[in-house]
Amino acid sequence: MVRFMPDESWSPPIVLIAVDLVILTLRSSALHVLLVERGIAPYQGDQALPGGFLNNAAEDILAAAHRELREEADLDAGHLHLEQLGTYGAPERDPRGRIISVAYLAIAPSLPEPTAGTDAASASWRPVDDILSGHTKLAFDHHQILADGVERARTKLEHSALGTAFCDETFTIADLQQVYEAVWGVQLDPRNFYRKVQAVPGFIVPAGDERRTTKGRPARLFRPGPRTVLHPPLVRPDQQPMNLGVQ
Amino acid sequence: MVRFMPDESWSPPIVLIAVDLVILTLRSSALHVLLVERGIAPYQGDQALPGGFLNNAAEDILAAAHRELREEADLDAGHLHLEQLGTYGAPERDPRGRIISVAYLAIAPSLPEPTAGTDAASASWRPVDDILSGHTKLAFDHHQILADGVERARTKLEHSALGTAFCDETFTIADLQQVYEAVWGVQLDPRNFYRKVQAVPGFIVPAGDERRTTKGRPARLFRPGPRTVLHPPLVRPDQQPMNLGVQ
DNA sequence: CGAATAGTGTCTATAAGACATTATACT
DNA sequence: AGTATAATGTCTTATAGACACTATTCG
Repeated sequence: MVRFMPDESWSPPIVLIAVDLVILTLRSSALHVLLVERGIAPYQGDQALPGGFLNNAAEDILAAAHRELREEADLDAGHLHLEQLGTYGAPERDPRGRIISVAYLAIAPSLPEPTAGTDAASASWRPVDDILSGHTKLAFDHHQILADGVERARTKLEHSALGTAFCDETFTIADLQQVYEAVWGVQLDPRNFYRKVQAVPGFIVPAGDERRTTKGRPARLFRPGPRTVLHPPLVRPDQQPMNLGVQ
Repeated sequence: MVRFMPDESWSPPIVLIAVDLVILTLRSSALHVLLVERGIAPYQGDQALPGGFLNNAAEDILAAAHRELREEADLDAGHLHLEQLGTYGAPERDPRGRIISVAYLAIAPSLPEPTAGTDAASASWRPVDDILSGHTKLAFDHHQILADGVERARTKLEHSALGTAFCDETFTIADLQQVYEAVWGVQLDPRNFYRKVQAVPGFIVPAGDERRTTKGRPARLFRPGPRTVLHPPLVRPDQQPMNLGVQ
């Protein structure tokens, strides 16, 4: 039921809305992204981000993202961090016509291989480094979307409590450090990390005096605190001066 | 020419794509946004962000944003900073039907009142504070879009050279300081600001040894430097701890 | 000269990074 | 005891903010 028309002779362009998901997680200390193999043309057989079309004109976009999260990734959408990443709408990005995609960034704690027998049967976790370095080509403009998603995650680690979204419900400070090291791709000093993380009020709170069994001294467990914005931020060390223009 | 269909019985929802612009500038040391008065329903007579529909299925979204910038704001789109802010697509955001809007953030140097006799005749610069404090209601979800745009500008001032986009081609350090004070809504120490700005390599470069005439000592003029990412960042002072949860 | 604005210097509290030390578990 | 990991402490250097001072124009 669309009616409007500033100019009656003008007819609205037909555009389809899609949703694409950059689902990041940590597996064996490396950043991974969930990819699916495309079953139909175009780009049949290629790897692509999970996603799909808006179901109907009444479906909310964020709701569509959650739905795809369930359908394609078989992930419980309930307590997953999900945020809008950007909209990708270059006219030629999809050979089937004008398809504008709203991309979302999702962060998940460590998870097993996607279960077969669901829509996600063709899905698999892939190391982000392999994709971004060009070893695997992605369909459409998904390489760009993934790069933007990873960059967003990197900067959000500095200023928000996003890091805890990679962890389980309770976690040690060493667990959290692994998240930062994997996403940032750097090594951090455990002592200084410990101190800085604790210095941010409300970032993480002790989860009772419980502890975990390993080889050495047990570690205290924490859970995410009430603050989502970090003060002070955890600054990423030595962001290499990348794009200096002409000198 | 849209053909695809994983399921032939399914028909794509009809969705219209719009573009909305948050155009910020500095006028008499206060942050202003460009608003237009709506001439037709819905929200006829209300203030709204400039914007419009995608012209045709072949038009790039960013190109549409530039076109609206010209048509509705009568601004030379050439050398204006323009970046995607987000996509707003709640099903009920527009009573005419399902209209998904891609919002862009534009930063302009100080400009005179919009010229009459153009599409922008109904346009005017309004102080951002007046709008955000609720004194003026905006059409649709434009209040939210504006709030997001201002927040984006605030954080981008810290980490990017966006501040220079508010200034003319050459500017003094005091000019730049006014930008930061207006956008952040704080007072800054001129001496420390001077030192910190100069400490960021490639942020601003001297524009010859030219100077400007005022009452006191002439000020050196600068122009934007080659760097767009600031190292180190200009940290915003005392970001009030806003959302601390329960203690 | 005095007023006004631009630019520089200095001091101090705080934070960041390197690294030593102590604590608590397991075998 | 020996080893492994967790947690805390110390030192040095860099940075942020407060503020005094010098410099250059105009009337």
